[in-house]
Amino acid sequence: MTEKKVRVRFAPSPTGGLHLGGVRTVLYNYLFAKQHGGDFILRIEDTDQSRYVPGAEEYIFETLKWCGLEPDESTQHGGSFGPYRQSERKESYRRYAEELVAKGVAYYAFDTAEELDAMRNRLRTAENPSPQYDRTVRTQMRNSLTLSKEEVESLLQQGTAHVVRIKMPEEETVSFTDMIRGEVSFDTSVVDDKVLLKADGMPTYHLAVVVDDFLMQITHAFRGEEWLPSAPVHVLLWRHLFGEDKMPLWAHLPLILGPSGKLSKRDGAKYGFPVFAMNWKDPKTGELTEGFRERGFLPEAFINMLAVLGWNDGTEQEVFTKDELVQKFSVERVHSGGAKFDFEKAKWFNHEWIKKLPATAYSQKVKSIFEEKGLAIQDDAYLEKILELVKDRCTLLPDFWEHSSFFFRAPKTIDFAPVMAKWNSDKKAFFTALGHPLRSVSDWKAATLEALFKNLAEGAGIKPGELQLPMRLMLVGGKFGPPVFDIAEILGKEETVNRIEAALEQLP
RNA sequence: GCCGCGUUCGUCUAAGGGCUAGGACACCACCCUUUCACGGUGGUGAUACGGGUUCGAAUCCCGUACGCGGUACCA
Repeated sequence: MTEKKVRVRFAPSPTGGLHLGGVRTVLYNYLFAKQHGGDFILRIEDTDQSRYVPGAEEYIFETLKWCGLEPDESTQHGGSFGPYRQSERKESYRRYAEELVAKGVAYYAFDTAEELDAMRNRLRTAENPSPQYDRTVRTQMRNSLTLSKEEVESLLQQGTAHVVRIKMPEEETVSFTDMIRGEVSFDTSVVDDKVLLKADGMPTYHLAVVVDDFLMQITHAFRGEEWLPSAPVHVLLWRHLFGEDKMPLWAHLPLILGPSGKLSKRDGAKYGFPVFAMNWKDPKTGELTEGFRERGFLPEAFINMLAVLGWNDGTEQEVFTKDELVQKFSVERVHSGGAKFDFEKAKWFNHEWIKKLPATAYSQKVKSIFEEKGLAIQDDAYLEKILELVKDRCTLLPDFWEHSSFFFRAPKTIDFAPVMAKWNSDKKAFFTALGHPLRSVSDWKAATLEALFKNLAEGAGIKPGELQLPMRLMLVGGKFGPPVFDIAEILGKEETVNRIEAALEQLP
């Protein structure tokens, strides 16, 4: 049995940032391709020139790079099925549109935008709020179905602006098998005559996706559920152009929902969570949409979270590496219902990955966060040792600041409130006297310090526990952080003693 | 309106004729820790509704409701 090599594609239009759903589509494409030893292609769908946004294409590539989901073929990676940007393939679509007209399954339409508006206004009723250009309406419009052959010839000769529309069959059931939903059917009488080729000579998505998937030999096509209603158009185009048997296997992915409906940028701003993979600044409006990367997510956690939003491997495992996902992913196990995005769970995944990965995996990112806050890090090894010690307490990368900046700078202000109620002269005396024995410790290790501290406390007749919290406050400034003697060990003898002495001056 | 796709704890989901409906996030309690976490134990909490089919239904069929998507010379 000879299997065709698996080839999948992700085909975004460069109109802005890439959101969760987009990245998940990329992920599933990637996982499927890699699992089958196939190729993952990135094709830029920029057939609507009016919506083109500068920078969006670069943004997409940077996102894929950050996520570790790099294409095998694209405008940037090359490949032998180019060009990978549809605007550069413009010339190749016209002949397919003409072929469809010649076969009688598509036609020229000369209606202007005004005429279409007029038609919709005329037909719009409460019962039918969105009149379609369908089998009934097409008999009343200016197209090659209603005009005489001579008139059409003449209009074409004069270069009259026109589009090519598909002629949907009167009454026919078009069905296909979706990898996730099984058999899906549509009655062609309720699907409109979609435009295939626009007046500017560019194809619409409908024509372009079919032609390019054929030319690029795509075997499996993943896309969002919002495309399901236009699937019959695509099936028909495949049938007339290349044969339905050549059509890729479709998988319509469930949508990722926000708190109210389809997830949007607005939801992010409103509820305070990122929606895009990385920060995106709209070049026209200047509006900034926050990204998961800048919020402090690890790419490992980001794709893990996305992978299990609508998919599971049938076991109770939830944390997966990319390699495990490549191995275990299966389209059949993708849930068919939409999934509401839960930011709390997303944070949990990040926390898991921060704990799981060695600090070296993200120390450079933390370092730049620190540097932005004005703290220069000289010693990477020292930084990593600290990150390793506090990582259990950090959910997002910026949390490391709160949990470890005190290792680098003595606290500016100390909140003594938690100990003031029980503070007394005996305790003050204990700490005042503590400097000397500490200075003479030769083996500056947490365990040694703890033993010494407890001995001294007992000698002074005070419970060690009563003294640990004040000690912590003096060293870190608040009620948080790793075990206090671990902190002292890392801080070193000089700094530890200095902080105790400085703090004592603020206490009665 | 019409068409399509959906519907199990608040959220993500498991269980595809036989179960005390399982797990995870979140939440609560307790343990560990004289900080905060991590970790551990336990708890609250779901099959939208109505009909069938069947000895038996979350699971199959029909209907209703609800949700989402589509209904552009946008993708």
